[in-house]
Amino acid sequence: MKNLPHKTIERLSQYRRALLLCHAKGMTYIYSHEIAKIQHITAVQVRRDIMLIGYTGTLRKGYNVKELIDLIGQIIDSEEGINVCVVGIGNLGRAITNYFSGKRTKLSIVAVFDVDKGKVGKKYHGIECFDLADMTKVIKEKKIEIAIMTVPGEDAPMISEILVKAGIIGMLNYTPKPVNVPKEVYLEEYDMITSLEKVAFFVKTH
Amino acid sequence: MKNLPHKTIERLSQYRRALLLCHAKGMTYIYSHEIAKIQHITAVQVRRDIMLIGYTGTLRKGYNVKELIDLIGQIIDSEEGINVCVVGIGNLGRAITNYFSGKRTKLSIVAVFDVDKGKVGKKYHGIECFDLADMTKVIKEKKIEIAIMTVPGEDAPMISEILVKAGIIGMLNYTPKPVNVPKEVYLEEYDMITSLEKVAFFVKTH
DNA sequence: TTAACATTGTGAAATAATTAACATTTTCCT
DNA sequence: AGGAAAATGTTAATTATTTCACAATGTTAA
Repeated sequence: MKNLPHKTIERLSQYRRALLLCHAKGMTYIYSHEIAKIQHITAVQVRRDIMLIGYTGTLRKGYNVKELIDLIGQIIDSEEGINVCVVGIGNLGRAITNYFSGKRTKLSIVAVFDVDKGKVGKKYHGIECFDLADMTKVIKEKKIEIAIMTVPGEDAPMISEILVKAGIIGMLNYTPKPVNVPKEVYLEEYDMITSLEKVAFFVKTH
Repeated sequence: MKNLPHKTIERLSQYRRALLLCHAKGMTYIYSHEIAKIQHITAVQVRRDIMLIGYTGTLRKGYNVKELIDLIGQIIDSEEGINVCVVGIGNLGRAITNYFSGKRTKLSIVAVFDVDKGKVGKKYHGIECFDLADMTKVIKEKKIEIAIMTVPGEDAPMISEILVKAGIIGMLNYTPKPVNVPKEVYLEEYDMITSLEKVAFFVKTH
């Protein structure tokens, strides 16, 4: 199940979330066009994605919600679970920590870091805040593999370097500043200003 | 300058941000491979994007930083500026409002909304918080065209409906719940959990 | 002056992602 | 029983995006 397209992976994650809601509501089967409607994409795309992961629905009944949830889990989750940290516990860091608290996912935020001594030692949604200076040590102790950076842009390059040296293998960069990491580290960057400017552009051109 | 690819628009926004930093540092010319390095993409891609907007660099000197900044502005900004609102002033809403305060952009956040009466009337980074119940009125009065949704997922569909009726033409949905809007409204959705799950997946498969 | 080099600009090729088209199968209705 | 309708699964076509390859042309150095 190696060569799934990036876009398919993103959609699978979204399908699962939608399916979990459906499951909670007691639905047992769902049609491709129903999933498509929720995600505002086409039913063909849904079927193709599901085909790629090797699942087969029932003709005229659709897909078994529970089975599909479990299969997507097998594909995208890692069996043992992965430990994650949030670096920078400002508004965005708190929003993310919040988002994850109480989620049934294989991804656990197990530490947050900040330079602000006033924050160190406090808990954020049940997760302890450590001093940025101890980051390397804590990452190793807690076997953290993924870092989410929510620090001010100007600090991003320096912090990303520390994270890489500490052994992080995946990074999600929410600062407005692109960072460089060695190719063994998987990096995903997202910048809100870009998204907003994009919306503004496409609004303008209808 | 209509048919620019979506991806090109995103990159232009990012180039501009990088260029503004370079300009602030006093650089007057920049090579395609320097821009590429910052964004960790290829130099060809940079040149092609710049080609698409019709700008021409100087051989052996590269691109004039100031001219390129201005041209990108002409392409992606709208001349008059666009008013934006943030709906839901929790951690994420505050992070975004914060991000934008004091930026030189043509996009201005001119109102934030929340249901919480304790927040209504207060200012967030200089922007007044209005009652969600008055949203339609305020959007019309302040000629707001784009909305950023940072409310809890379960409220998203209802609020998006109100926004559309109030005349919003662009929407950025940061809730984990996909919403449906008529096709005249440009919608961009982003979900942090999906991004993190994607990182986790690609970390696993090296 | 001339050769080597570095850089842009771009058509063409390659790759990635989406959509169309349709065969197949089950269910439902008459 | 038989035909119409509604789904899935999948190949092929299309569209979007990226990369390759290289011509053109200033610049530098010998």
